[in-house]
Amino acid sequence: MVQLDDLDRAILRLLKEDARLTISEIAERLNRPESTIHFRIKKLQERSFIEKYTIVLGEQLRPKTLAIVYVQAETPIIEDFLERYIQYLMKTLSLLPNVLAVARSDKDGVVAIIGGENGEQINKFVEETIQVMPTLKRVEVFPVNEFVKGDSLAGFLVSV
Amino acid sequence: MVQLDDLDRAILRLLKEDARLTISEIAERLNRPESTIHFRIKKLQERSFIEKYTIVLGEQLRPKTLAIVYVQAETPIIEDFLERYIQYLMKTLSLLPNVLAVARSDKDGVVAIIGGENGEQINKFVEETIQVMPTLKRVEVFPVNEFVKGDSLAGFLVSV
DNA sequence: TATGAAAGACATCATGT
DNA sequence: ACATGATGTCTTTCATA
Repeated sequence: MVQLDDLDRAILRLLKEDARLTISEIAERLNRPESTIHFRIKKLQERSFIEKYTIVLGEQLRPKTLAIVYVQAETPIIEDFLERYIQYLMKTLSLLPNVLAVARSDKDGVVAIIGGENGEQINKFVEETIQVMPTLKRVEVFPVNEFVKGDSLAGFLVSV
Repeated sequence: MVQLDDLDRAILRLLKEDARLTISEIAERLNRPESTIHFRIKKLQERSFIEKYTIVLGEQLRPKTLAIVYVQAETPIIEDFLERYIQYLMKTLSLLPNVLAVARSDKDGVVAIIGGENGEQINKFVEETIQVMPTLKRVEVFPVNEFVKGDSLAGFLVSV
């Protein structure tokens, strides 16, 4: 169950930058034989250190604005109800194409990353889709403007 | 300035699922000649609809827990100070490897996605790294537990 | 822009050090 | 872990429609 050495890490870093690098190019940059690189990548895939190869979509295909939304439900008398309510809320959100990510936050909360044309559209979406739900204790919307790190997050999450 | 047709979209969807699909495989699945697929992909790249090819790292390499942190600064007398303070805060956070993403949130706020071994470690990080900063009006931490959509976000953002 | 065919580049695998 | 070579597959280019 041991981990990665420097060569593995170097390969992963290169592939992260550009997953279309050929084995020969990687071999050249890292001064190793192609067969070694080939072998390492095969192992990295087998051991699921590389989960998948994918593309990041360009700005034209991404929502222009993002927001992070936190929703907290009232804690009801019957605990089981809370569980089912949260599950329903998450499921509902996850089916919407402008909802890029949805996750649970503790027992009684949900966080989501929402995309839209602009801040107003997102606010409207939150008002019309989320605020209308019953028994919510708290709904917070944090606009996401310029990224300093992790830009391209939207290009990774958005669907076509 | 118009955009993608159905074929383009179909190609993008396939590549998003698995960017290592060969042109021949894509051609076969979509019942088009290889040269057409090749041509389309070339165009998609040239026009930056495909921004990059990358890998998603597996669970073993991802932080086990995530949290979303929102930080709001006090609005000072001198506006220019706020600007520089926010910039400094974002820059500082973005240099830390357990900070997966950082973005501005309106004039006076910052949102970040933080990774850690567990919730306590993240809380400790927030207390020791963020709460200690001066002139903060508000700091909120939202734990991120199970994803319903957009899982693999961490595997995309994390660095090796 | 779409296609078919041909040339060249590449990954893959087996074998041996 | 590394080298080499054989094989089949894939990409890329180009001529044509």
